[in-house]
Amino acid sequence: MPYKVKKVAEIGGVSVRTLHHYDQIGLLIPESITPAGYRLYTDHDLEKLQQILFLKEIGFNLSEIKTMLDNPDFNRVQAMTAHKALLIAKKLRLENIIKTVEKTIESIQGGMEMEKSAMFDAFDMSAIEEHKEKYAEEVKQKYGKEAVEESERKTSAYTKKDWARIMANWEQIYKNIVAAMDNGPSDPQVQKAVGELRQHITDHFYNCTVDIFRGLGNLYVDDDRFTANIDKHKEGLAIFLSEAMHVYCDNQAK
Amino acid sequence: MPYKVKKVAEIGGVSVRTLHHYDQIGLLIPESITPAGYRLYTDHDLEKLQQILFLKEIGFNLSEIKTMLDNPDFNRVQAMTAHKALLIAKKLRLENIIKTVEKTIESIQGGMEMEKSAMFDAFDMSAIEEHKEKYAEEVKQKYGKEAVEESERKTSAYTKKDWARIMANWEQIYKNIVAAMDNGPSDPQVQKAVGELRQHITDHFYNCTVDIFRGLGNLYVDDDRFTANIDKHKEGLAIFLSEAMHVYCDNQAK
DNA sequence: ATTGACTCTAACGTTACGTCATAATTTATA
DNA sequence: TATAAATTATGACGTAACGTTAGAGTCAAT
Repeated sequence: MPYKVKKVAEIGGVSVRTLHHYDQIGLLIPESITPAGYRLYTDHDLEKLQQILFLKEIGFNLSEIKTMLDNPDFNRVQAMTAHKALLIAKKLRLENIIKTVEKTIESIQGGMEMEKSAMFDAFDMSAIEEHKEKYAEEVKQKYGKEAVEESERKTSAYTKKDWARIMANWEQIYKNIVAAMDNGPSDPQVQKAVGELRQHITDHFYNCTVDIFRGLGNLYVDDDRFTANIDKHKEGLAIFLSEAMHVYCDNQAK
Repeated sequence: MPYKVKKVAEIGGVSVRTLHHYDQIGLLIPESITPAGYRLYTDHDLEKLQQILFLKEIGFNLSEIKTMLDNPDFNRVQAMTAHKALLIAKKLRLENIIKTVEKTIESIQGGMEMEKSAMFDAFDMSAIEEHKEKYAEEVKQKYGKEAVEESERKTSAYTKKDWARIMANWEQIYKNIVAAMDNGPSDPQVQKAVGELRQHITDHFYNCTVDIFRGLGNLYVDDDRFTANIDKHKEGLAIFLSEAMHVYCDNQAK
């Protein structure tokens, strides 16, 4: 009762490609091959696969695993002990990094309080709960559920992917504005994009009222950091955008 | 006072290749280029490099760093918070793995006691302190000194590299024996290699007395795991080696 | 003008597979 | 049984962040 790749892949919870790879590097060579070249695995091969997956799970790389499985002489206790030392070192390093990140967060927040505008704070009062479940799902798959449950209790935020998407949207809005820039700040296309910008901010950060939006428009020309960033998309965009935002806000006020 | 690559590399503690790479992916583009194509960095570039290295240190990848530095709008607090959650998840996963490794060590040791031979135990009573400093040095470079000092207190063992070397030596000895196999177990070349085998074990594992060595020879044919492993080098090597070891021990006893 | 130190680009190597693309084979259906 | 559908095979490129040659041009000093 030999198994073919797909069966083995299902049982082991790995991909067929993985089995091909393990065959290629000589880590798990099927006990026989059909005339047509199909790989046939035995129960013994399955057991070996389990061992491989276990060792991989606890952090050994494939060549280390190969060495261990190829040499029964190999001293597993020593290998495990050495490996454990590495893991502990990694863990301690992570702990230090976490502390650093915490300090960094504090210093950014501290710095922001010293900054001039409440606008910056607004960025941080954003609704971070929204995508929480999605985020949790991702991390759970990567690091196991206990890890996530624990970390859920300690912190929460957007996924990095969420962030990438949000920033990409933002970029797109800017591009749309640049595309219609020659038509002037009052141009319908420009005004539409400006409306989208406000909506984008409302969707992802905080309730962007007309007043706040107007203030943001001022910031785009008053704060060098904003100006420099926006002008990267197009020279003079910051000023143009600021004007367009004022036009927009005036229209909304009516 | 512009700096050329080497200078920047020295100041930043990175390689020239790294700077080339950062230039390539648009992460750190030197402010100017000479007619000959030489990269010229300013003090401002140096500052940016420091930021990059900091963010890298705390675990962001280069594309994330690029996004953060390209967008002053980017909400660093949220990014850091999201990142922190990841780090915590990783840490917890590591802690679980460490526990698993500990359990595995115990179960191996427990299992060994139930095994038939004290010979296996001997493999574990080896002198593990020997290469400690070298090992510590490596890990220290990778994970920082505090981490190592902590882990030093908790465990110690051979480096993985040490292990690879030791196993490679072992393989070589086997090969030498296989090469002279046709001359019979008493052949001087074979006997020389057998002596090296004993020395190798003494050097790296435990004081391999003649009696123990003789017992090991028996094990090579009595224990299937050993037999199968040794025969992988050459069909019949286990039996041959066992005989050769007996010849060797008889000669030593004289 | 030559040497040595420095610089450049180009391109392969690393880890553990994912992801096509193309072709052959086996199994299931009509 | 002929054809379709499922499965399998072998390449070969892509990923992250550079390390490492390799071959060639540039700059400063002798």
